[in-house]
Parts: sequence; C-alpha cells; structure tokens
Amino acid sequence: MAWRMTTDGASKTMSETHRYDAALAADIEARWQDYWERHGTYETPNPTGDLADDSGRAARPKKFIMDMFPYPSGAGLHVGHPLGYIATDVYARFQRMSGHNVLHTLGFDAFGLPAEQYAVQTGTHPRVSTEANIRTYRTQLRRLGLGYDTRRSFATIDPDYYRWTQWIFLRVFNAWYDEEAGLARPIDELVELFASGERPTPDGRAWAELSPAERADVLSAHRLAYAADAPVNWCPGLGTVLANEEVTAEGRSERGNFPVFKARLRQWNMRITAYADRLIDDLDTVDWPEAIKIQQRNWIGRSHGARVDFPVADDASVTVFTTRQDTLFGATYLVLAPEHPLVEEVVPAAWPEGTPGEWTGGHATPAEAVAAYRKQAAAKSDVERQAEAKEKTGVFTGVHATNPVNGERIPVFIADYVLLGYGTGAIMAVPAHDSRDFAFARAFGLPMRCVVEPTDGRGTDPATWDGSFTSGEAHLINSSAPGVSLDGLGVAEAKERINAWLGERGAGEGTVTYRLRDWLFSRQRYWGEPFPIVYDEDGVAHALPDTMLPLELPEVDDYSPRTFDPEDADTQPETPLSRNHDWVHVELDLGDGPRKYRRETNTMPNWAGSCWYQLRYLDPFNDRALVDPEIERYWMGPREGMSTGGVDLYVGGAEHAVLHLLYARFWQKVLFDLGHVSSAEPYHKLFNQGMIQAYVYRDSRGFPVPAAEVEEVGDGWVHRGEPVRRELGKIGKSLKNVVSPDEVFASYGADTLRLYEMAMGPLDVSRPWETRAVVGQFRLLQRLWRNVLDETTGEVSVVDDAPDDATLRAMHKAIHGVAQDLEQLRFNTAIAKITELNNHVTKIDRVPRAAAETLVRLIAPLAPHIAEELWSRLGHEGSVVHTSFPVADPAYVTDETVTCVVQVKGKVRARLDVAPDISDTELEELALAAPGVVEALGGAAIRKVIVRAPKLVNVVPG
RNA sequence: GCCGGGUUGGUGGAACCGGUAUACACGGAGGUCUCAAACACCUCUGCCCGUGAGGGCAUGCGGGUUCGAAUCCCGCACCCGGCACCA
Repeated sequence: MAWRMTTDGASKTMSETHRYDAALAADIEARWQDYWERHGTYETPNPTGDLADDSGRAARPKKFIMDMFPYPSGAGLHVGHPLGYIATDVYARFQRMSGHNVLHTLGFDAFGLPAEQYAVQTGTHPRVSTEANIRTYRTQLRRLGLGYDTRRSFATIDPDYYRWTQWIFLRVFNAWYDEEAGLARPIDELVELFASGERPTPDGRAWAELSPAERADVLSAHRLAYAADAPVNWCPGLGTVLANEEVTAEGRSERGNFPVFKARLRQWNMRITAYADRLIDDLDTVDWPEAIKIQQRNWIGRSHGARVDFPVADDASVTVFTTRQDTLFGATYLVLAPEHPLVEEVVPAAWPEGTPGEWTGGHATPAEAVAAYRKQAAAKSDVERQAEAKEKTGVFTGVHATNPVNGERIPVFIADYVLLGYGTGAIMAVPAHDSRDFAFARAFGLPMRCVVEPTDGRGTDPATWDGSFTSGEAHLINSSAPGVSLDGLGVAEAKERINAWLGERGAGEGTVTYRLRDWLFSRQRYWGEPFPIVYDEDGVAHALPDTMLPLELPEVDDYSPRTFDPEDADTQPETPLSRNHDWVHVELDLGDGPRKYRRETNTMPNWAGSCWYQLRYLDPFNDRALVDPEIERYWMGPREGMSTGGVDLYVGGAEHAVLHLLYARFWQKVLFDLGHVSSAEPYHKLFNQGMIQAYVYRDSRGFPVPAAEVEEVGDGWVHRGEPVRRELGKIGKSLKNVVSPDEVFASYGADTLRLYEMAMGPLDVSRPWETRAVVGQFRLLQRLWRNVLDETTGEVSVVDDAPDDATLRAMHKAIHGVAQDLEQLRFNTAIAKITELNNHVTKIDRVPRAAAETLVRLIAPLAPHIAEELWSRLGHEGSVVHTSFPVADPAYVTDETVTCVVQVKGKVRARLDVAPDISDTELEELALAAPGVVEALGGAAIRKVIVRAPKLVNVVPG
C-alpha cells in the first residue's frame, strides 16, 4: 500500500495542468454562480408593475415552469431530493434559449409539524429553526446551479405571504355556492336574496325577524368555509387532532404511536364537496398523467344512482342510496348503519312474532340488541373491522319496511358493513346481485331473489350459487308489479325506467353521491397560519377586515398543545394559542364600535400555504392585491377556447396526487369564480418524477448497516467481514444509505451530478443511485473540455475550418434529436445524443469551432457552468443562458445513404446502402438481387414482397 | 379484492407510428502510452454452436393476430404504487 501513497503524491504535481478535474469544476462553478447572482441572469420581467423592465423579454411567448416546493427539513438535501429541481431547471434553460420569457423560481413550504416538534423538544422558536433550514437549502440549491429568479422566492411563514393566505380564507368564508349558477358568489349576494324574500329562510320567517345569531347560523350552512361538529381523529397523547394521512393503518398516530379516537369536535371545514363535479369534469382540460386523474376521480368518487324511500311504521320512512335501482324487485331486506339516527325512533318494544333466534343476537328486546350491537361496533378498531370484513355481523331491529315497488314487507337490520358517512347511511340489500349482501344473507338465512338473468349459465336460483351475480351486461327478470315492469330490459334501461317511476310516485329519484367529504381545515397547533376570525359574546364568528391582515402569530412560551393520558378518549384538545390570554381576548371595532371579542385559536393545516403559491410567484411584492390581474393573465391566463390555463409545467412527486393537488385546484376555482384569477385550473401540465432509490444492506438480523462501509466480494456483499444482503429502498438516515450531494460535488462537481441524475433513466420512473456510475458523466465533460481546449496549455484548440460532411450531419442530427428530447422531458436520451456527437468530435484531430460551439450550446441547459466557461473561452461576451439554442438544418438531419434491411420471412438476410429517396420498385429489384436473399430463397417462388422504402424490404416465399 | 404502472445483457437503460432488438453509460477483458501505476486513448463485450465464414436462440411465461411483435390482443406469474365493506 505504501507505494500507492507515493504515486498519489506524484500525480498531484501532474495535475498542475488545465485538466477538467473536481477542483477546476468547483472553481468554474463558484465563479459562474457569482456571475449569475451579480448580473441577475435569471431575473424574469413581468409585463407591468415593479418587476417590469425594458429588456423586451416580456413581449416573448412565456413559460411558467414550477416545482412542488420543498419543506426544508433540518437534515438538508440528499441526492434524491433535487431530481425534479434539476429537471425543471434544464427545461427552463432550454425554453429560455428557445426564445421564451421563462418564470422559474422556488419558495419554501415552512409551516408544519416537524419544526413545531423540534421547538417543543429544544425550546427553539420554530421560526428560528425553520429559517436556518431554509438558508441551508438555499445554499445547497445554489451549489447545484439552479437558475431561479430569487426575487420571487418566499416562504409560507413570511407574514407578507400568509397575509394573503388569510385574505383568501376570508374570501372563501365570505362566499357561498350558488348551485343554480354553478359557481361561488359573495355571501352578501345571498344575504340580499334572503332579505328580499326571493329566497326563503329555512324556517320560513322573514330575514329581518331573525336574530344576528340565527342569521349567522343560516349563513354558516352556505359559507364555503364554516365551523361545524365533525368526527375527527383525536389523539390525546399528542393533544391534537390529526389529518387522516397522519393516522396509521393500525389506528395510531404516525408520530409517537399513540391511540387515535374518533371524536365529534367543532372544527373549521371547507365546502370542497360543492365543487365535486367541476373537480372531476375539469380534469378533461388539463395535461396530467392519466394515473393521477384516475386517482382524483376515485377520491371524489362520483356515483350515479337513486334514492328510494321505504316506508316503515306509519309516518316514518328509510331513504336508501343505491346504484342498482334496477334491482329494486330483488331487495329482500334493508340495512342501516349502526349509528343511523332513525333506529331509536322506530325500534319496537318487543320482537315480532316468529323472529328467528339468530336475528336477535340472543337479546330479549330489539332495543337491547341494538344497544349491544352499537356498543360492540363502536369499540372495534379500523383494523378489526377490516380483518372481519368477510364475516358479516349485524342484528335485526324488529322493524319491517315496505318495498315501494311491490309492497313486500322486508326486515330492517343494522350492520357495520353499512357506513353512516356514505350515501344515506342505509341500503336496500339485493343479495342476489351484491357480494356483501349475499354474504350477509347467507349468514342470517335471508331470502334471495334473482332479478337479473345470469349470463354465465349458473341458472336463476340463488340458493345454488357460490356468490352474487353483479354484471351490468344482462337483462331483468322477475321484475313486474301492477303499474311497472322491467322484465326484458337491459340494466341501463331498467335504471331509467325505475327512476321515472320513482319520480312519478314521489318514492325517490335519480341522484348522484360522492365519496368526497368536506375538508377539515383546522389544527390544534402553534406553527400554522392563525385564522382571521373572532367570536363575539354570543359566539358568532366574524371575519376580520382585510385591513387587519396579516394577523400575526403571537410569541408564546410553550409551543406544545396540552397532552393527556394516551388512552383517555374523553378529553378535549387545548390549543397552544388558547393559553395566550392577552392575544385571545381583544377589543376591536369591526364597524359597529369597539366591542369585546375572542380570537379563534386553531391554526390552518399546512396545506393552506401550498394551495395558491403559484400565484404569488407572479407578483411577490404586491401589497394591494394577491396578484395584479394583468400579470396574472400574462402568466396563467386561459388557453385558447378554454376557461383553464395555468402553470405550463408543474413537476413533483406522485405522493401529492390527491391531497395537495385537489386542495389547490379547489382554491383556484373559488378565486376564479370570485373574479380574482383568470384560469379555472392552477396547473396545466403536471409531471410526476420518480424517486431516486439507493441500495440498503442488511445484516443477518435484518438491520441496515452503513452502505458506505459495504464492500462487494464476488457475487455478494460484505460489511466488516460479515456477509450482508442487498435490496433497494428509499434514501434515508434510518436505512443508512444517505448520499449527500456534497460528496458528489467534492469528487466531480455540480455539472456532473446534474448530468448523472438526468442520464439515469426516464424522469418518471424510480431508479437506483449508483455512485460508481457517476464517473461516466464526468468523462463526458472531460472529453468535451479537451475538445475545446488543450489541457496542458489551457489554450483554446478549435480551428475555424468548416466541419466535414459527416460532422455536419452528426451535428444537425444531434441538434434535432436533443431539441425534441428536451421538449418532451426525455433528458436521458438527450444526453445519449450529446454523448454520441461528443464522441464523434473526439475522433477529429482539429476540432472545428462550429462543432465545439454546437456542443456547448446543446449541453448548456444540462451542464450550465462548464457551458458558460467554454462559451466565454471561445470568445463570446455575456452568458450562454440568453443565447439561442442551435437550430437543425433539415438538409443535414438525414444521412446521405440509409441502411436498408432485407428480410426473408421476417429474418434479416441482407443489408443495402441506398439513397433515402429510392423508389419502391428500384429497391425491390436491388433487394431481390442481393446475394444473401438469393441464397436464403434457394430458388423458391416468391409469394409477396413488402417494400417500405427506404428502410425495409420483406420477401415472403410461396 | 379493486384500480393504476411495470418485467429488455452482469448493471442503469434505448428502440417515439408494428419494420436492423440491446443506442448511451457503468462494469468486465485485451491492447497503446509509461521504468511502473493512474489518467487518457483504441478494440472487444446478449447467450449458445463453430478455428473460421457462418448458423441457431433471445425482450417475465403460455397462446393468438400479422409478411413482420419488446411494441397489438387473450390467459398466467411476479414486482411497485394507490384505494379498500363507498351500496
């Protein structure tokens, strides 16, 4: 080993040259990053306002290119984080060089739980730790050479920013959804409708007769942001409610692993359900991956069906929701959710005559049975419910209902396979044609009736079936009663017929139901946007006037919510802000003189800031409006013939497929309805980048060992002499496989890292990081460097000779292909084409200047630092960022001759060099004369010849 | 269970409309340069048979359509995401 160290020393002196090594890359990169900053290279003009300039660039076609902004964690970046940022940066640079005015910047999503938890543990104010994290991120992102308009960057925790988050909340609060017009309108217009009597109040009294509190209640039922009792995930151990995504499948908190209980609490909600149809329908206007659109559609869960009323007792009825109203004749019992409120009202004192024993659960009276079943259902965790999903449980209520279509008396059950929160919380059970009803009917010995004729030959007696018949591609049978018959109809026609019949009879109607619930919008946390809401002494909520914004977070001593015994479900949340008496209790003049108020002490969820940030990038310093309308229209205005425009390209992880993207679309639509923005959609084109994974090495006990210490031995891997096994996983501390960008900067530089991440594979698939493969992209840059200058003297070595024909063709083919690939975000193949051209140029002794300059400009979006350096050494003034991307000359994009493949029966038997414009007949002649073809045919007759000039001929012998 | 996406050399991947399968890169082998090594450069590198020319077989598996299939259709296996008693 000793000799190796001395030779290392020797190679040090050797490297005192102009070789492109890590040290030189670092020097070049630092110099150009400083240059860009000094010259505001990436600053983008607006057409008007304080960011307008006289560069003329605002007159060009525009591109707004955006990343999902990061939540800056204390750990800093690893090599997996910047994949999407590099991709948008490359794309933005390409668009800039292609003549666009490009808006590209990055802000920070900075409210949220990690900073607050850190504050609770250390006493550091979340603002202090968050801002330190943001500084670290900014330094690391700058080191990558990402070209942002830094003037437009902000964090969601800046009061100048969340002032407008609060402003939007107030617009939502002060709006209602006009179902007839199909859009949101200011709440004042609803008040006018009530006041004029054009719209009746719920109880029919005149608006003027209602007390202020009564009016507030009426309006609250219409506002798009409203406080209401709702079942939430209450976690006493953490002292806070949790979003669904913060609760594990085991029904415990993701952080701390405490039990989570369902509790009804008064919380703020947003009426996103009013937009369910538009959120589905407008997906047709955006350019998003189909998989994401499907996920959003499924989440919203629109299903078309019918409500049907089943009379019970004398004056009561159960309304069920069904999507198979065509099978109404097959309904043989009803099931209500255990918690259904109607149950108490109608349960009789005693079991009806002849009630089977298995229906009663062994209880003496229906009331007892219902109470016992409810208790048992409530105690079940979600996991138990899931595990038992196959075994249906339930109990008879002692009540019978009447099937409206045939007058049959059918029993009513409660069972936990029916959910209160969906539809009407009640179903009509058609065991012959629904798998769950089938299982339940089998368990309780309930009758089944086949009303849709099976198409699979199983016959029409459900007693002989293994499961229900659910196909909708079949015809109705056994479905006739006086006044209505569905027999012989297809399922679709039967649905229409029964809807009409129900409507005429007043027994129901066709209707639409959604899976989507309103959005729970409040959290018991410190580190979030305060609600700009105060309550008067009657508990009526009032909006603060815009002039009182921003309502800043108060300083507090204790950031943590009050926590409780984790198992004690009978506790109530106490928010951190509520302990701040002087902040909570205020005297304000809201227009009717100074009065005492109590502030709302919940804060907004951390989705709030990310719902609208694209708009603030446009006009970040505007203190009179969220965004200037002219500027907003310039960057995000609708596309031709559509009501939607939006960000031209939005890149981020697929984990936000539903929540963030749905919430942001919802806010955009409210702002659109109220006239604040011109596009009904925020993000026109969405692209999901894949994840960079890394190898995880586990020892014999299954624990991860530090990946950096593992050595490859033969076919296996070894850590400290012990064999370990290898798998792929996320990059992270817990898996001990973190690779920091700093390591790559130190060995190769930022341009190499950028190239490597873009070359690994298509942007939308996940791929494994392999440190040893990074060197390939480094070699590309070294060769490029040597093609332009002499690495011993540092002198530019290109010559002014015109490139030869082969080089010209290689150049223009590369230009053509690279431009196409970059436009389509196919960076890996773009790099392959640049590499091919570079390899071609490497073989030329005297490199023509035109070839070198083409290479430099082709690679400039991908490796901007070395491109700048070479561009300037080639004698150009100014930055390569604002030069134009090369344009391919069609005359050189095709080869002078192409290789034509001649197949016999689909197998290649000869290759011919032919002119690209050769005629079919000429080519066929040549092909049939080719020696390989003659031999393969062996004199056999020719049945057919397929000619696809100039690339292919296929000869089919007879 | 349902819905999406995937499976191509030792490895990451390419083949865009059904028309030369394996571009580009990593790794590997050999060579040139060097006292030597590193770097760099050059050649080879899907598998099998063959000294060779050449031939055969290969895109997860089994069928099909077609003059021709990695690509389209049917069935199956495995992997990765998402949803999950949604009536």
